[in-house]
Amino acid sequence: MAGKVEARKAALRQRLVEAAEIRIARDGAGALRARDLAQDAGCAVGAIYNAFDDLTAIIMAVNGRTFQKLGASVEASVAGREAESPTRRLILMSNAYLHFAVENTNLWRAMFDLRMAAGDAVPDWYLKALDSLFANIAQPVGELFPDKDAGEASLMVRALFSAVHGIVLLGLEQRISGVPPERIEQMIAQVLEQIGKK
Amino acid sequence: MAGKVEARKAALRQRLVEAAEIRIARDGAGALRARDLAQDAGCAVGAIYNAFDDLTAIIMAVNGRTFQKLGASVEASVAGREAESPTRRLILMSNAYLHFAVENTNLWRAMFDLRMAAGDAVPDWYLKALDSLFANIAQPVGELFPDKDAGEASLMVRALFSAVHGIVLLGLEQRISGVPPERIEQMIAQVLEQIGKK
DNA sequence: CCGGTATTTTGAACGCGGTTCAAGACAAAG
DNA sequence: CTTTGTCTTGAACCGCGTTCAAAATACCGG
Repeated sequence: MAGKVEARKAALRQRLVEAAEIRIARDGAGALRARDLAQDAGCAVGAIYNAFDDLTAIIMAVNGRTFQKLGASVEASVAGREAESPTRRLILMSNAYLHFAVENTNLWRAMFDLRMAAGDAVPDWYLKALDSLFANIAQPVGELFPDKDAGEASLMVRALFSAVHGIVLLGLEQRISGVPPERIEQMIAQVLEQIGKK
Repeated sequence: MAGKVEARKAALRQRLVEAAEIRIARDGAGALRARDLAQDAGCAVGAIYNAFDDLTAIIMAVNGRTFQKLGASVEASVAGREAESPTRRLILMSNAYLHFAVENTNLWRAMFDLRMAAGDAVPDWYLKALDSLFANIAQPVGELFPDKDAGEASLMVRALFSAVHGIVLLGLEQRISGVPPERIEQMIAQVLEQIGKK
């Protein structure tokens, strides 16, 4: 029975990631405990370290799934809406981003909370997922600013993403903005519509 | 010798905050250790808890000072420049914000990293400092959008602050934006100039 | 099917770090 | 000087990520 070990290991990895996802979604990444995780996945604490390097690696795995879902959400928000104005599409994507963050706050936060330990290599899936997210934004931006060269356009794409991210981030943190969540959409629209004007 | 106790306690508080500030600036808030702090301040670990509720309270105290300095930096960047265009003043303030974040990255991060524990009361100085920061932004925004009512203007102020914060935040995190720091100014200018257009 | 070797699983133990607390030191008042 | 209340001390407590030696299990040649 060759490969039985790999199968068990893969199954354990999956159970760990699923359990971690549930716990992070419920209590936040900061509340994730190795012993809880082991119990959820039906293994000993030590076994975790056979499947993953450390807890951070599990959080990274969860973040990968979260990023996938986020990307799909954003992409779906403009699918088949090429007829809408570029500004409108940017707003649609931003609202999708906002709603994803609202409905999956803890998972969404985990993606950004994780300080990359000692600047080691950014995982491959991360860059891929980011690129495809940026590609979605690049389309309307290209239509809005046809005169910009590739470098400027790429900078604008990143700037807009970061700006919307900032509005969502501080918006969800009541203490800073003091803005009720239902107004966040309005903030995004105000900014993006203004940017869309010639 | 009445009041000697209070004096000692106050002195200890000050030494603790100063030591914490140095350590946070050098290594980040996450690397702050009670035992190191006690050694720096020349007291026993236990004494920390006589002066402050917990380490978080010390970080909050440091954050207060950081916020003051940040506010002063931003305010100074437009002092006596009322003649400049509103857009230009927004850019000046944003660049001051960016440079403060670049030069005091760890202290600046500490202000936002600290998840407010269990949604307890936001400290008073926090709201005050935030209001005065927003007041600075409100001025050029008012000039740019004289037609907006107070509510809309206030929302725009918060939106612009959040947007710039987002650009700086992700910009300083190489892994996400993949943008070299010297381009961050350019991103801010692109966005704000676009917003300033009629 | 069996014995031997390699790998995995186990959970007790380690080390670190925030926080507490009983005991000693010290200040203020009588 | 004694008493009383407060401050200070640092060893001890506890939670938590991670390790590791022992036990269990898988794999393989005979």
